[in-house]
Amino acid sequence: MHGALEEDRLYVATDILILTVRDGRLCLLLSRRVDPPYAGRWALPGTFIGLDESAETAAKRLLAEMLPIQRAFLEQLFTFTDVNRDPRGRVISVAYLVVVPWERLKELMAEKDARFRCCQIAMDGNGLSLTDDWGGALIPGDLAFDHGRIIETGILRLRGKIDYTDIGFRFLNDPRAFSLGELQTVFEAVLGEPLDSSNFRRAIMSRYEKTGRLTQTDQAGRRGRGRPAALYRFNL
Amino acid sequence: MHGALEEDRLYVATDILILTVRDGRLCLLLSRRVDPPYAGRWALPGTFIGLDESAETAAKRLLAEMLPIQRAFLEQLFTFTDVNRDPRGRVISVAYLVVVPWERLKELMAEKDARFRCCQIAMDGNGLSLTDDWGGALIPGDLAFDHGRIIETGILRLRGKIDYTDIGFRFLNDPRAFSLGELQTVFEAVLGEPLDSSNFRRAIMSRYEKTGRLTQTDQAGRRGRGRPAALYRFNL
DNA sequence: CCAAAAGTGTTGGTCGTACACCCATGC
DNA sequence: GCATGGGTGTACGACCAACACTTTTGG
Repeated sequence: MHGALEEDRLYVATDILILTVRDGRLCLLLSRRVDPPYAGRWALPGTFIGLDESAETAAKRLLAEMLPIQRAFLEQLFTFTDVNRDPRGRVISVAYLVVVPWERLKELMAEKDARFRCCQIAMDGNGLSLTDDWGGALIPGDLAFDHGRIIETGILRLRGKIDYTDIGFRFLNDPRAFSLGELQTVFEAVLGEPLDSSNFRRAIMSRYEKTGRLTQTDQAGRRGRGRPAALYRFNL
Repeated sequence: MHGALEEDRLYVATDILILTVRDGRLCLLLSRRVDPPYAGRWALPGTFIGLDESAETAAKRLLAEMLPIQRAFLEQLFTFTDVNRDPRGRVISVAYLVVVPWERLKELMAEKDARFRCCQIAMDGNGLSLTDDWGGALIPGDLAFDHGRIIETGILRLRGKIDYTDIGFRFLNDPRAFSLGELQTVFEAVLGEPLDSSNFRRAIMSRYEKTGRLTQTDQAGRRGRGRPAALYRFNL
């Protein structure tokens, strides 16, 4: 489509930051680039925006091409416009933040194993760190373009919003039957720190129970060793 | 520069939302359009982004062309990309939020009176409302392009950030000598509701005094009738 | 001119809510 | 071992009350 970019033009692309929580770890979907620039390097999935689609439409189109998912959470993250962010020419990127349950993403990972990878991400005072499934560390500076910055921006946004929006529930494999322990695991993975389960339970309940969005089901889960957890249902 | 836009190209512009607090009211700088489309209608100041500048650079350039201000607060707000938002062709807009003290903005308003106007804005459950200096109501739907939506987005962002960033202090005419009453007026204008002065004082103090960013001066202000207020200094 | 009233700034207390931290109990 | 619930101390906002300092008002 854009084999060579013209010099006197400005192009607009979308990159999507697909996040999930797997085994209590915050993870991110990376795609290996096949063409230059940055051939062979890891990058966020991206696409150019067509003349007949909005940035959000383009992001949803790209997501749909990769995942058989409807109704995934998707919101605009930030627009990156540095003049030299793409060696091909002048390309700005409207980045989107996407949240997907791991059970859905797993299906994709099984198929297109070579091109995609789901990396653990962590961020503390020392900055970003990426770890693949076999414990190998990935240098954030090796990512294509300015995608390291995009990822940092996304994690900070996610952490800022998880306490006063329902974005945490979007990570749940089944919002119609989950335990508060699972939900707490999501919050801990996103925030990068352990939480007090007693306070967590009270906070979630006081925020959502009175509105009727969160209701307790009559079932109990038998997932682990200990006492079966009560299962809840959340209306997204 | 862009007398006619080509059909097969995508253009990128910047619109800036310049906010201030005047006489306890949140106000917004609007510019009257002279050329089509929307000739004669009110709009946010905007410009196209050049090939050699980032969106932020373009926004700062536009701001500098209008106001003799350095160091104004400026941050990216949102990127609006609807396909039909501009009748001339495909133009997306990276909107920026700017905060300017009224004393600075007043100087501009005195000069270029005809083209610019400083409107009071309010937003509640019924949506946005705009009022000019003589009490005339301005219909938000009469604004050019999708600028009504941009304004709403900006106010919501501002309200969300005022409690955990220093953005409120950017409205102060003189951050080196202000009373807590003045600061409270800013917060009330932004939030659109009155605050308890006792709690406000405690909250501001506990947040900033220990860090040393907010210090009490030895002066006292003599601005009004009542007891002179203690003056404070904030390090931006 | 002086005293009282009104207006604004400043400090303090109470009460309920929510969170941090710890502990007890059920399965 | 994990889920669930309770209890205590602390921090903060809503609401209220009192006091400090100045201008305005009314004799």
